[in-house]
Amino acid sequence: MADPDWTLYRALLAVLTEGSLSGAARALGQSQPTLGRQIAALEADLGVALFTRSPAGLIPTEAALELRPHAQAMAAAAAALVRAAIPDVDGQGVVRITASEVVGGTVLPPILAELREANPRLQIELVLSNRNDDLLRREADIAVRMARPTQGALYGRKVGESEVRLFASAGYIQKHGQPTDLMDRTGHTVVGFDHVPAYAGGVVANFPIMREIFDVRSDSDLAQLAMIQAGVGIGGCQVPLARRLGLVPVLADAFSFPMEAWVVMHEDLKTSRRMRLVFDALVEGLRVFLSEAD
Amino acid sequence: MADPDWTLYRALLAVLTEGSLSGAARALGQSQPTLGRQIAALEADLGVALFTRSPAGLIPTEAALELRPHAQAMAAAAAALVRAAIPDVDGQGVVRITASEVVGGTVLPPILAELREANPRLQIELVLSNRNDDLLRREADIAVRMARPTQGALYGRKVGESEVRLFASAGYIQKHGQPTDLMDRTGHTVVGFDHVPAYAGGVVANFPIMREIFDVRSDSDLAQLAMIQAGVGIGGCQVPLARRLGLVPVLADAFSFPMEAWVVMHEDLKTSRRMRLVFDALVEGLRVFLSEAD
DNA sequence: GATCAGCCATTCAGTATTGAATAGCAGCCC
DNA sequence: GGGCTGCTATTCAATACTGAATGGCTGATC
Repeated sequence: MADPDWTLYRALLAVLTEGSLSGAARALGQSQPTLGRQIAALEADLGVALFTRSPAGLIPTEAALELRPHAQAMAAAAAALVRAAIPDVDGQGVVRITASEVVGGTVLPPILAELREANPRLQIELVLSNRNDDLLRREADIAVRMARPTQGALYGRKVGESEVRLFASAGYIQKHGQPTDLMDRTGHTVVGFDHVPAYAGGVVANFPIMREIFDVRSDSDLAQLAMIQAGVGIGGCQVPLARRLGLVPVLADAFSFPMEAWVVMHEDLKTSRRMRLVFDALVEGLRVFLSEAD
Repeated sequence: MADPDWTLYRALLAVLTEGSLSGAARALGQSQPTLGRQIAALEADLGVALFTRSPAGLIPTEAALELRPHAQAMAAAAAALVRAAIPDVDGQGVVRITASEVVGGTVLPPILAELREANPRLQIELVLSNRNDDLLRREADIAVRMARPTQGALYGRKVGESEVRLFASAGYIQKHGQPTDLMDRTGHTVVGFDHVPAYAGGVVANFPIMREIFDVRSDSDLAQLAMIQAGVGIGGCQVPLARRLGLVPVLADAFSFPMEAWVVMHEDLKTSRRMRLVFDALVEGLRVFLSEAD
């Protein structure tokens, strides 16, 4: 009924994540009775029961679980606000970057190393996630992603193109040999997605990319790559990365999936010096990395 | 330094939008001294000056303006949370829809009329905006848009395809006649974008869509349509809509720009009954509308 | 089965926050 | 220039909120 004080949302999120009033109180640096009262107040304001009390803690109702993502969105925005409030003097402050697990784990570290070397007072937070919506959820300031940004509020720069082709480890090829045909996979193992993401869907070289064609499936690109490296099977990998890792091309010309590499940030952040600094460093570093493929 | 209480963010946003402590206090149902203290506390916590006090009100510093979008994101999430907290019994509650100005102003009203007729206790909020990121900013629950959703957290359903072709009013054609060639526009006026959005960019039928080719420019699709209707010039319009409005096709087969129509919502909201209700009604209504073109 | 750890609800004193009232200031209109 | 309006800063009493302490409860552990 009455719109609740924002503090109450924070309390709700803390209780949901900690699982108890006491835990939430510890996390927020407050007392357990306070949290209890705040949750009660929120329930009264919204007119909905949020938790069923139990001696082991609070069990969230279905209603509370539905509210959770919204409270998390608030928390993400609050964190972004605090980051944005850091005075923007040269090469100082916090910048939060998101990238896929593979890119963040392989390509970015050397780029960030150089950046930190040049700007020791710059703090970097790296969020590895395969969700493409981190920026708009304000869970990061800058994103490295493999798709053109479609949202108007985002400012992006294309840093190059990168083909995904098929690769396997040298050991795997030694054991199983090169497959002769893309369609005939007998005797071979193909590593791929559990849930095929939208950007990867479709038909490539008469090869319908769908769940069923994969013999070993994971939605983590990191896990996929690790399995390819370990000789589990054949899988897709970006060419420059495969080259760096010493993987062996499979059916070299039969399969190619082009991707665009982008560095993206909020329009809001364009004016910030440190954001620009990191943005430009990422653009430059990725350009170099992608051009190594030639 | 210390991370501020969320109430302070709310105070910040209120002062930014109202322009004064007193105004913000009225808006929030609090007193002016309270708001003054909260802003002071926020400045102390963040270590940044947010406003310069003046007898006419508070003038935000550059820092405060940079924080504003984040605070707005929090407010949007809070509003979405409150909406989500409304008990989800059949055909009751609030649903917030976003669409472009033209679609929201022409296509949706009859659909929503029927929906309301069938569910009198359902409340509809319609946000007309040409920003494509409303959903992720949680400024709306359901979006009608002309592009495939690319973000993972969104659930979308394609309701059909709609071609954009060139049209003009009957009066305009009477005065200026039909142009004979797409490239030769002498004696004709072309209505289009000021800032060409990403989805409309590119080359269509050897026709590079860019700012310079337009003689009358607006970023509001509503204004564009109004100008076409008023006989200002030739412009792009979706075929079924143009048909409904009685516009005259121009260079009928020379120019065609295909668009997909989608209804999109958050994955989170899929389980909500009233969201489903509105979602399905929009899908059905738009399907009918788009099929009228055949 | 007794002990212990962890949790929530309640009480009560202390504190921190709030708001009404007031003073002071700048700009606008007659 | 006088009167008016709207704004901020400050004071002070009243209120609301907080947290330490306590009791009661359940479930795990030995």
